[in-house]
Amino acid sequence: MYKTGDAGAGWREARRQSARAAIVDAAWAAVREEGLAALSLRNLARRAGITTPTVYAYFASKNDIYDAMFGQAAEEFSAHMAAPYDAGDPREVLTASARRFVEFCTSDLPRYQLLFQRTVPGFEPSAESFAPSVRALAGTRQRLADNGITDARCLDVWTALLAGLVGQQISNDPGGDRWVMLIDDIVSMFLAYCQPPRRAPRRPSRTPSRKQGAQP
Amino acid sequence: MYKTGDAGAGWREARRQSARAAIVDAAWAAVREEGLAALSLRNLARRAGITTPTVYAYFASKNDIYDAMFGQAAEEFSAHMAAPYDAGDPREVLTASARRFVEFCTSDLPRYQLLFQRTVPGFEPSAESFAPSVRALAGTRQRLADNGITDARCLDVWTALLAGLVGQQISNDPGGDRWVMLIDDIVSMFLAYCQPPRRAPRRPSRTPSRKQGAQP
DNA sequence: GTCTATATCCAGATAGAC
DNA sequence: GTCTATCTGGATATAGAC
Repeated sequence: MYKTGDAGAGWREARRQSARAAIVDAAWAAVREEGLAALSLRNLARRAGITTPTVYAYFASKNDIYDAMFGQAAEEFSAHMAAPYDAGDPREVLTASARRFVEFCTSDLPRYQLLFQRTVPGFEPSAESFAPSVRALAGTRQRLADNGITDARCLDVWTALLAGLVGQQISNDPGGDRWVMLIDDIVSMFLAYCQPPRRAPRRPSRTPSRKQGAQP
Repeated sequence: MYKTGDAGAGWREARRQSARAAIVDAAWAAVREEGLAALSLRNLARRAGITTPTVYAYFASKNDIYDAMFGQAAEEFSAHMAAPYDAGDPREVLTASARRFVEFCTSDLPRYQLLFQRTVPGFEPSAESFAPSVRALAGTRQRLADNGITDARCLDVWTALLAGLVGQQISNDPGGDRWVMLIDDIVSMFLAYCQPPRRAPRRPSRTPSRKQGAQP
């Protein structure tokens, strides 16, 4: 998006990025008070201590601001999910990742709406801003694989489970933990159904031609 | 909301309700083309063949129109879910209800958003408009009870499952069936985890007070 | 009840001086 | 880059004639 080849004037570019960041911060503050779709450039500019036209010196349009917000949120999401898990057991890691996901979504409603619901009228994130989300999904895939689950359908079931958990929590018990406290149960339910049967220790047992057995 | 005691002028009230219905129909047509939050009274009036001020002869405000839409959608939802199930097996009924729910949600996006997401800025449905949804939830509770499931936590798991299914289907594969086709698996997974162990057949075992027939 | 006309407000975006 | 001033357009809602 921004030129990096202009070696001599790097500091200028840095200042510009800093100003952009300040505007995006003001935008987040605005949507947290007024709602995601209610973002107005006037309000945003007032919060940032500048005037409306100045915003256009840094962003081409309102949707361009949404895109910057989306990119930042996606980066946060990726980092939040990819941070080291201290648990060693793959199942505990999976459970912890579910907790992290729910915590991430419920802790910042406009961020959740921007990232996961498509509630802003004419806005579509650019591929660039979307990239971190793709990385995060790859992490999910890996954590499932670590539990012996590689079937694409099981991945879809898993994402549906988490999406539903978050959606219900936010819609029907905002600020509470009515669905959050179901995480352990839901992981158990999911693994009981999707995880290939454990091999009995010390017994090779050679279950043949389980097509599902392609898992590492 | 509307008076029914005025016996002599019932036809007048009927005409009024008919005119209201026409406006609400035009509103649905509008939101299906422009999006739920983008509903404008100008557009709505033009579609209904009237002018903007005339709308205010039938509705007190824009949110009043949303409320009428919500009430109608909730009525449709309740009727859709409560219609007779030809399957006799409680499990098949439960599965069919899940299909109906997903079909209802995915077949009309603005209706889904209005009913289940709270995406319209200042709008909250009135208790009156909300009532049919409560009835529908009672039906869900009954169908789960018919499968031996009465635990409140299991009900929450069930609603989360369906909500997630619908959400993922709409967000990530609109118009497709990537998550829809997981319904059978999800019911199996859910029942395997939440349903109490089956009693052996041919043993009367006297399960008392089956109340399945309560649905109209 | 329905219209024309209008009030009031706010939106996103731009022109041009400095 | 930042401002003042303004353009253009659309929103909800109301006044008042008929």
